[in-house]
Amino acid sequence: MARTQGSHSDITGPRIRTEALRLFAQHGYAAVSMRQIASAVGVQAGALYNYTPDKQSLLFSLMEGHMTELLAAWHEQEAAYTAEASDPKAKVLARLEAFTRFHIRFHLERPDAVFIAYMELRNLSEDNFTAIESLRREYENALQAILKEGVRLGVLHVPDPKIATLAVIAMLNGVMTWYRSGGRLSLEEVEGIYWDMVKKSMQV
Amino acid sequence: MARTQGSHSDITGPRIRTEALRLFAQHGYAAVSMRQIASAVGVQAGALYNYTPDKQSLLFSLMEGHMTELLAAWHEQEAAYTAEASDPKAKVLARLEAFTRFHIRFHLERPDAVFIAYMELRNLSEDNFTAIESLRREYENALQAILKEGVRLGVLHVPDPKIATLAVIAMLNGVMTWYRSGGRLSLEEVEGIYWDMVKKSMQV
DNA sequence: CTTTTATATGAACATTCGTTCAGTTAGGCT
DNA sequence: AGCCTAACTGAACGAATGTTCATATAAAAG
Repeated sequence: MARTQGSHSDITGPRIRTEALRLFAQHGYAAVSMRQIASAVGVQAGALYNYTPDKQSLLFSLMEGHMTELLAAWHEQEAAYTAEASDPKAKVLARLEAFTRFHIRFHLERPDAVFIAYMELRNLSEDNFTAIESLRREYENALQAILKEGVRLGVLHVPDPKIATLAVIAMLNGVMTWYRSGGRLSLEEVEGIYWDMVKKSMQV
Repeated sequence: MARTQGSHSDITGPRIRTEALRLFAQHGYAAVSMRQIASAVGVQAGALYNYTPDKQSLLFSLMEGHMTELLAAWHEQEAAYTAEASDPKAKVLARLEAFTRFHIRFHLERPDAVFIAYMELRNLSEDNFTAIESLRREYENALQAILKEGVRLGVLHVPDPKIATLAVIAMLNGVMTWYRSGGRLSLEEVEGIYWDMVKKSMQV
């Protein structure tokens, strides 16, 4: 009754997600066929439908999973900074730095998922699009809240918090277009360079 | 012999490009069929092949046209700033501001072309990809040259010019994800907000 | 008017697509 | 041993894909 041990492989489900993620990121959702995914997994196309009702649901599930992970990881990260009480002005700057470094680190660890999450929005059905958009907005609001508190405390100069939020995220996302691990710069250095720019762009 | 006046419409060629651009931007290259493009133009699919050898060439032509326009427009814009001789330190800042405002303005005027130009790179054949990449690098070098001169003159603080170039362009590109003409902010205000952030992010 | 030529049609082509499903396989349970 | 059930195959489905081409059309050229 309960799945104690899979009959054949026991890991086909996860592997489908892994291979689909890779192929969607590489060639785009519309350009990848179910047969390509099945072949990468080492299975026939029909077998995929034991794990997903259809192709669209597979895409949505990957995107939703990524966004959920992102939010969970940030909330965990942020908790550490809000726990320790200290000077509010220093704390909001520390939170902004934490967000900057977290965003870069998290996204560089999952280039394929990130690529898909903002590249394949237009291939989602209307309902699925709304759901993902909502998760994205939740993440943006996390940064925007930091900026607004920084303005309130007088430690940040931000003419328009909404625009600044989007500008910062766009800038940080840019790191994915060029960073390759093992390259000229270490992850730590990259984080530092971007944090320097973010910090200064909002200096009072 | 020479095409004096088109037999039927005389504007089918341009209209194919217009509609293909719109559809590619909206649904993605792979998700748009030649029949959809033809239908949008008001013609049968076979007629498209009087204007393009195949679908791939149509995509490449659109991207190449966009990048060429971009470079030509910037070089014309920059010429105005290099002509008038004045204080070099003030001039390099003026050039940076000009680039920032130009980039925002130019890109907001062609959202579809911009979208395609960096979204459909993976759908280009190898040769076509190389060609577009080269044009893109040429544009990036224009900004990088400004930053390097700014560093040389001591008016800009840029730890890594290559990264800063990509970071600025990524940030400016972000404007396209949210700006809608007729919205809360005018184009002039948007330019100002972004220029403020760019300038400060590189302050000495 | 006749000929030429650019332009468009619409049917046809070989493939490929997402998806379904009856049948096979093989391990777990009683 | 015999049954059960989840996993997978392999063939099949109708629909859609990019592209070709013989044919029709109508305006321009002579």
